[in-house]
Amino acid sequence: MDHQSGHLFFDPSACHGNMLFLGSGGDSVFRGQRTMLSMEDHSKRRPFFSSPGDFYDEEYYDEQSPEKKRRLSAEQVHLLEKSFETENKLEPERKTELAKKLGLQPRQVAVWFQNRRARWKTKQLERDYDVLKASYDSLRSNYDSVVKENEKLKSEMVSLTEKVDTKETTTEVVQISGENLVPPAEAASQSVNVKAVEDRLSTGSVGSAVVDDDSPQLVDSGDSYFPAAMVPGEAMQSEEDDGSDNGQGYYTHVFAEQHEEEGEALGWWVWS
DNA sequence: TTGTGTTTTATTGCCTCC
DNA sequence: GGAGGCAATAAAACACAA
Repeated sequence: MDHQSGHLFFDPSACHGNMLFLGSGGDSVFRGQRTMLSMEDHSKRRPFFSSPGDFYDEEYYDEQSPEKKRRLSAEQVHLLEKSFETENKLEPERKTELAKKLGLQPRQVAVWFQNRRARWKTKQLERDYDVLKASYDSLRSNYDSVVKENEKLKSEMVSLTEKVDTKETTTEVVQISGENLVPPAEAASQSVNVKAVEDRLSTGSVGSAVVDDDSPQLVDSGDSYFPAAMVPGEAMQSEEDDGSDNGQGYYTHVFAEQHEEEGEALGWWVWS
């Protein structure tokens, strides 16, 4: 038994089709192909599987017992893979042609394609999962940054408020003592500004905030607090100009791009 | 060598399409 | 109703650690 090569039958000239035994019962087993083998063919063809009573070439099989599954040779798999890359569905003509070329039964070629499609689908699911996970991780990381930034701003606000309160007390003391170092109007203005920012931060309201020109510039193209570099929806926003996407656009976009690339690479994939 | 996990080949049954 | 696709599954072949 040749386990390494394990591919005793790949010799198109010597084995035109090699499966007489395709199992029994079932509505999809033969699908008309069994009838393709005439009695005449049986006498010429090397069986791939051979049921106990069937003819098979002892020389060909050596000591290999019949009814054993055998793997396709590297060359056969290579050709099948190439064909699969071109087109993952198999039209009858191509199936027949491939089968001839490889010295296999058309049914074997069809089965190989079917299994290959299943494998591809599994891989694709894994890839999709990876893409989704990467997106999630990225969004999560952005979110964490924003939460941190928010905390930082809040604590800055607290210290600023404390400073202002101290200043107001000092001003009052100075006014009382007759030395007006800060004009009352300006002092009032500072107080209002700080309070406004405080309100804004604590309530999350963005519409009416009045922030000093010197304050950290936040991206506020409408209603977002995200600094430009960390706006998670930057990619999403661009494609939902009409705002009708309900946040699904990003993933659709990511997948569309990914599948487009893969579709191009493989030349046949149709994302449904 | 052997036990075990993974991959590949093949079957079965159901579904859809023409 | 037949042909072909797919999901689930069986089983042989293979890989590999102990």
